[in-house]
Amino acid sequence: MAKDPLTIVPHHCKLCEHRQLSAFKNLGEEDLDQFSKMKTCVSFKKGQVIMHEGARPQGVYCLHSGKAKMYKLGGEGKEQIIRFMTRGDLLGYRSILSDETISASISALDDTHACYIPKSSFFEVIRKNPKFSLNILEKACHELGETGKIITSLAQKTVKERLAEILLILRATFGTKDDYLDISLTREETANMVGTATESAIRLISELKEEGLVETKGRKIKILDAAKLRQIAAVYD
Amino acid sequence: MAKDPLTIVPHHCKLCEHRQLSAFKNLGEEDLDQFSKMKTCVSFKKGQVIMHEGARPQGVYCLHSGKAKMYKLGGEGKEQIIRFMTRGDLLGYRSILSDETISASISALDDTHACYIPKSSFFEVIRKNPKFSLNILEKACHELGETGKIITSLAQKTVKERLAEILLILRATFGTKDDYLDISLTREETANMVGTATESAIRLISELKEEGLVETKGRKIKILDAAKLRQIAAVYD
DNA sequence: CTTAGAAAATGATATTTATCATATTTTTGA
DNA sequence: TCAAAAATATGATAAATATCATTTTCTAAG
Repeated sequence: MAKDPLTIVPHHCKLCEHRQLSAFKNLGEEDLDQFSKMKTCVSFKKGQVIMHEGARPQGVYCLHSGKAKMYKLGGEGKEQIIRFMTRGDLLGYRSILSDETISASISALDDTHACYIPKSSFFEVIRKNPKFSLNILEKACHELGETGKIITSLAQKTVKERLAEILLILRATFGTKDDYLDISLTREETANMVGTATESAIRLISELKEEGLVETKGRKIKILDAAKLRQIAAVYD
Repeated sequence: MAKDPLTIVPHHCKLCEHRQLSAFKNLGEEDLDQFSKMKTCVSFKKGQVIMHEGARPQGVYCLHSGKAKMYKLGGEGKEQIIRFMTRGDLLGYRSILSDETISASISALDDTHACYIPKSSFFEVIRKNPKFSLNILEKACHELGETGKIITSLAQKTVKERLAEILLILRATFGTKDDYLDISLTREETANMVGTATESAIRLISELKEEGLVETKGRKIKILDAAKLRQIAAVYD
């Protein structure tokens, strides 16, 4: 049974255990008060869409627990996963700050809890506190660097190289001590990250298994040889 | 012969004719004074590298005239062009704001003039004036939306669809009244945007010519049927 | 202008990847 | 717990794209 969100999401941002990971990291009491006063807690069931491509959000979500995927729908309705979001991540800030419609949907991969902060409070603090702007700028600019890498991979690497790369990215974010990936993805979702057909992703995961680089038990994936994966992915950084 | 940069790049940002296009658009006299005091004018010859992937820039450039390409080098040293920059564009802000090394090189496609603004002045105004932060946030967030589109195209569209899409993007930025693209790219560079082999790009441009959608004279490309290109690119927005 | 070097064009072929078909296994919800 | 549905796995084949080779055309330096 799911816990009452009020028991796991603190009423006040200053009590939030994920604050240091988030864009709220070095804010003063005053700003945190303002957010806390206006925020509401929201829950999403696994699979539920949190933000819809094309919509205009009236606020942002700060993810507290659970995982989410950000994806765009291509011509044939195929999902392209752009990235994953986890605790501390801010959802929807991009479209609010560029005054555009939402460019990529976000849906929950788990049962998820988040805080909703209305646009007005968000902008008020942005205008008032340069630190907050800088935090968001930092995150946006980092993301921009990551998307550049993804573009280059998609354009130049083979499917197998990209698969290896994606597994390493997942490991960096969701890897446990014993090198399991703590995220449950269907093969189709994996394919939708790599940018390939589901069957191709399946086939190549099988290959990696035969080569002893990964192990799978249903949807759980264990990384057995990250060094070799890195070599395949041709990641040198 | 190139004009003296000092005669074309004004000494003071408030006199710059491209200011409204740039992140400096709605700044007050005081901030513009500060930038103007610290900026220096720089010129780059066609082909010259303005920013090097992997470096740490000590400031940003504001492009005044000329065109530039931003690109990453893939495993085999192949360029992947991420985007083009033109007057008013700010170069290098990403790595400065995320405190990372430069993620993509930028080189001049033309003889180019720009203003160099040291990191310290840049940060000073960012900290002082939320409007400036917001302008940059707006640009970064817009870019982030664009990169999402590129990722989805690369992952899901055919080479021909992507080529058509790229031609339309070039048209939006560099199209003249009579639908020429005012940018001189080799077929290799075109291929490096589309994410394909040079020969494939050449072949598909030939196809588009046969189909009467474009016309080429050397490196000059004229768009004859944008509607049909849009149909091929399957762009519905 | 001229001309060497680079780029563009194009054919032939190889390789990679997608698609279609089908069997097997795993999930999920009643 | 169990059955239906969904997901995974894998083979066979088709389609897309890259690579290699060669000729033609363009471009830019002298």
